[in-house]
Amino acid sequence: MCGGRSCYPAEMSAPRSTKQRDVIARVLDVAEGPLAVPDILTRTQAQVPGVGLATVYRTLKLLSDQGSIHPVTLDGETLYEASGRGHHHHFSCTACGRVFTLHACPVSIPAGTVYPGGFVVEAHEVTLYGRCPDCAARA
Amino acid sequence: MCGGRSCYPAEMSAPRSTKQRDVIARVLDVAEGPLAVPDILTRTQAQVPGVGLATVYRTLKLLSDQGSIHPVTLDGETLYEASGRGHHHHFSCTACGRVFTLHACPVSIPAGTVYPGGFVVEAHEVTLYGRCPDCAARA
DNA sequence: GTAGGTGCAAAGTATTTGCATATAT
DNA sequence: ATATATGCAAATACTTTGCACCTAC
Repeated sequence: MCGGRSCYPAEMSAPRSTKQRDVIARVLDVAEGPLAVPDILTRTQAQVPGVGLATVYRTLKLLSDQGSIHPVTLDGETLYEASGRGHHHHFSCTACGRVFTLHACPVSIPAGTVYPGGFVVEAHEVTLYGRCPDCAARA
Repeated sequence: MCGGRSCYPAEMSAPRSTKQRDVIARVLDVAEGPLAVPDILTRTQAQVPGVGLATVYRTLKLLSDQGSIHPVTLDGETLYEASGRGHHHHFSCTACGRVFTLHACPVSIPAGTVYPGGFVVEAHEVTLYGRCPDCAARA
């Protein structure tokens, strides 16, 4: 129907699979939480020595457009994480600065809920701040 | 006790009161929600024609250090809002892009609550996404 | 073989800083 | 009078883009 091996909209071809892309995608897949760009670059370079920063940015944009990852902004820092991990939120440790993924959700707001003033809620995002297990134990 | 008109730590003097600072502080005080820097500049220029962008940034930093305002990062954009408005959250309209302050809080997490995994929660931040009253009415 | 991808370096944004002038105290 | 603040322009930091070479298909 579309001529190629998989169907992409007319005049558009499927992105090619390259070592750089595969590694960057996997780095995010196995990450313990959302990662910053320099961190992604470092982890990628461990497996693909010469990768350039531009490729990381280009790939992050590509993966974001595809929907397989998405950016999270936390305290002014832009982090990226793999999508499709289900509904979750983030915990930012005020002691060590690391960000963790939490699958517990402290909020229950069905889509369509109307807030005082007439705000129709479609989605929510929660960030918790405090001490991560390591830092809490160390305190 | 400290020699000056107000007490500041030794070797530090009180910031001076200037037209620029007063106006920038007031702009944030009367704002309907957190504002982006270009927006702050525009609103300030309406009252102090020649203000420079650098002064806006310097003043935002000063006010932040003083604690009278604080930055909020929302979808990669850095916004500033006056502090001391009590516990509140933000609503970001997915249609018009405006950000509003909401005083309703959908979360109840007493400080010290421990989340699964051992995360000790000290604070939380919530952002709701959806249609603002204007856009909901227009839909 | 060819379209698409990569690395490098140059170009854009956003924010910060240096310096001469202006201003609050 | 003098230290501090301002405005402009240069400097920084982060991200995007142009281009010649390389690689997946």
